[in-house]
Amino acid sequence: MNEKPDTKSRILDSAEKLFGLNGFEATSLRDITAEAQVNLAAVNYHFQSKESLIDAVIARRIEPVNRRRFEMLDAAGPHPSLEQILTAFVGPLLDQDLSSVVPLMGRMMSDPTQFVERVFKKYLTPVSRRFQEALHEELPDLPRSELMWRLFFTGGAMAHTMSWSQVLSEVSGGLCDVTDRGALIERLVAFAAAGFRVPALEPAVMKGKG
Amino acid sequence: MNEKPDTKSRILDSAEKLFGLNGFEATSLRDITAEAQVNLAAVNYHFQSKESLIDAVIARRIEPVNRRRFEMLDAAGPHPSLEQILTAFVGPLLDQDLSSVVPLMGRMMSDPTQFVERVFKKYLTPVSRRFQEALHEELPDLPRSELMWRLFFTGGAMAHTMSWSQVLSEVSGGLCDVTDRGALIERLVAFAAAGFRVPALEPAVMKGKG
DNA sequence: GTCTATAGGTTGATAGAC
DNA sequence: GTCTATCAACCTATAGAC
Repeated sequence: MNEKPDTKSRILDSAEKLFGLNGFEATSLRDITAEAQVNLAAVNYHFQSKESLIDAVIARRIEPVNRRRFEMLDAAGPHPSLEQILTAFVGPLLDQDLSSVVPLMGRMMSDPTQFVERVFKKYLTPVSRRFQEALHEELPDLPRSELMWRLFFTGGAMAHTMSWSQVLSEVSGGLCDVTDRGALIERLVAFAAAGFRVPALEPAVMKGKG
Repeated sequence: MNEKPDTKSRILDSAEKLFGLNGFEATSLRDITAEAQVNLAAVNYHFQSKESLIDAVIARRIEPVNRRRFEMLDAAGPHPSLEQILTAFVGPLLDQDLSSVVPLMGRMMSDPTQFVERVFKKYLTPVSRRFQEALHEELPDLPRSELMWRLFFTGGAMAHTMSWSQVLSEVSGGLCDVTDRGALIERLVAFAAAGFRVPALEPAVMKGKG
């Protein structure tokens, strides 16, 4: 029963777990090789550097997520509802049973200065473009900047939930249960969809007393 | 005209800037003392350790923010509107002209495992409690867990915006302008308020096809 | 309070035997 | 492919002169 995967996979698994738990900078290669019960030099043999290892850890998880996003959006037909679009956007990321993937992705999305060049321009740009198009078709009256802001807010709520998933139950006094991922996705989609349906703000109107 | 503040303030200012720019772990004390044009040993004289310095940098900015949050909530009277409550929650954090404060706070909120013990239980618990009460009075039919989740989503959208503020204009192709903070706050409050007003999800009802 | 000098430890990466 | 041993660079923190 396949007790010992190969060294390369063991390194990826341990790195994913520790990066998600403690962050990328705070996790040393020695921490990783100790957890993986693998020799230190194996990291630089299979991957060239810590930076490349980080990229490999992220790529392994983000590629299937993006694939599922497009699949779900396609499966919703030519005129998907707002809820279907948003579910295709947040669902594949949040609906993962591998507990270490979610915090890892949260760490990644919360550190833009480190990843915007190496990761986001490669993996997130096509996703953002495609989902902006779908949203624009469903909400044609919403200005593009407003649409972009709201997609960003939605991504923020999602990223924050992923970053905090390990401690959320504790800090919420048990009110927030992260383990029921189906309910979580429905909650977030309902919240975001309502925000998207707000008519665009008109600056002149807002000047009245708050 | 007060060209050179004292060493202690210079360290705090430089630390705030570099922590926000590159993160806490990635910023060394040497980076900070070089930026501040101050001797390395001065850090351990004025603060005892890097960890204490981080706490001091955060405390200096979060305390006035929390004070303003309570002031704004009090100023809204005994029955504040949902928009007034949310503005009091997100406004004081986002409405800061010091450009380094916003990314710093974003970094802090995005690293729960590091700060949940040292920072959040001290500074965020009373805020969370007070705003939960206010929200519950305004939305008495919303279950507490649902309310907590939505407050969390709102905080996530806010934290994400702060973390990304330095690169958001670039990655959005110029669509998102972070400099107009008044408009940003209105946008986020409108988005979140709509999400809060969604009736509580009833699990049984959701089982129909999406 | 501010400096120099340095202790003491950890890091990422590599050379070379097997 | 996997190991041991090690390097050079960097880190935080401190002792002690001024």
